[in-house]
Amino acid sequence: MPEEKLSPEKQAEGFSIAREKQAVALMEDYVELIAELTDELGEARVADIAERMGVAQPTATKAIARLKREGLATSRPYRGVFLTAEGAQMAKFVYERHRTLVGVLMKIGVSKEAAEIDAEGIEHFVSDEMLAAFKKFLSDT
Amino acid sequence: MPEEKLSPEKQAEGFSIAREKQAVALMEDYVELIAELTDELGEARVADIAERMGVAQPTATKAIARLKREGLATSRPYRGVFLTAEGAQMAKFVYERHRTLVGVLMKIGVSKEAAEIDAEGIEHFVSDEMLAAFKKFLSDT
DNA sequence: TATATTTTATAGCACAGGCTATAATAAGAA
DNA sequence: TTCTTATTATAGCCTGTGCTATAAAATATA
Repeated sequence: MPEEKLSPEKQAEGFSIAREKQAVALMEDYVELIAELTDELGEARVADIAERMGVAQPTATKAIARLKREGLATSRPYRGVFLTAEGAQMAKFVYERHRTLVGVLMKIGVSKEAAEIDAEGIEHFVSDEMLAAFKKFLSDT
Repeated sequence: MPEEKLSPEKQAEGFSIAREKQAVALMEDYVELIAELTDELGEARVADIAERMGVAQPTATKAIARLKREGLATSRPYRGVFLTAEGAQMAKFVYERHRTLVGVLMKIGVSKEAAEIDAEGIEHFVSDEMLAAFKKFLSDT
């Protein structure tokens, strides 16, 4: 049963979509992490963000600048980072999507540890339809 | 049932892994596409590669240069692009991983069309363990 | 309060992937 | 064979993400 081929345009569009999603993937990771740190420690500091992202501190500072530019976070010099309403909403969505993915992966037989890491990688590329199907799969089983 | 938190190091490692995988993701896409074109048309030409990737021709040329640099493909000026043994092996692996993913997604309730696009996005971030679990899920069901 | 330490910001560099414009070559037509 | 057309290569630019080294500000300590 060979899958029928997509048209060149469709195929190109798929790659384009994937590229665009990559652009927001990092922002989602930072937003999610800021929410996490705020929750755990009461505030999200640049140093902690950098440590948990596994990047150098200036890299985190630069990413935060971009978050601010895009209206997802705020911060004043030498103070912690805070999510805007929009950023918080994104964090909530990302968190729930992550939990859904981990749930399905574990149900399929992936260990919790691997599921967490895999979900981290793939979560940014999940379509609404796939997410809906995964939620249904979780609640139906 | 709150998931226990990963240590900062583990979490950072997860992000690092995701970043590294992103670096090979594009190469995988190109390799897969070259195999596809060779199969369909007998050869993979730069113009066709660019069209199907949805990028400008010089972008494809540059990507191909990188494939050559990494020993995945060969080409002579103004001729088609060919995979090396290593490149062909990668193409085969990527193809099978893609089919596995699409199979599982469809089994979970995602439409074929969405499954193809979603698989394209997430396939590069799938761990060996997740892939093995997906294969088992497919054959057990 | 003055000084030391920690934290954040800035400067400057590299690489990858995207683009447009243009040159060079190959392939097809006159 | 010569000329036109299609294809590929090259040049040069922008943006994003990463880095190290260093400056500046805030915090902690003497």
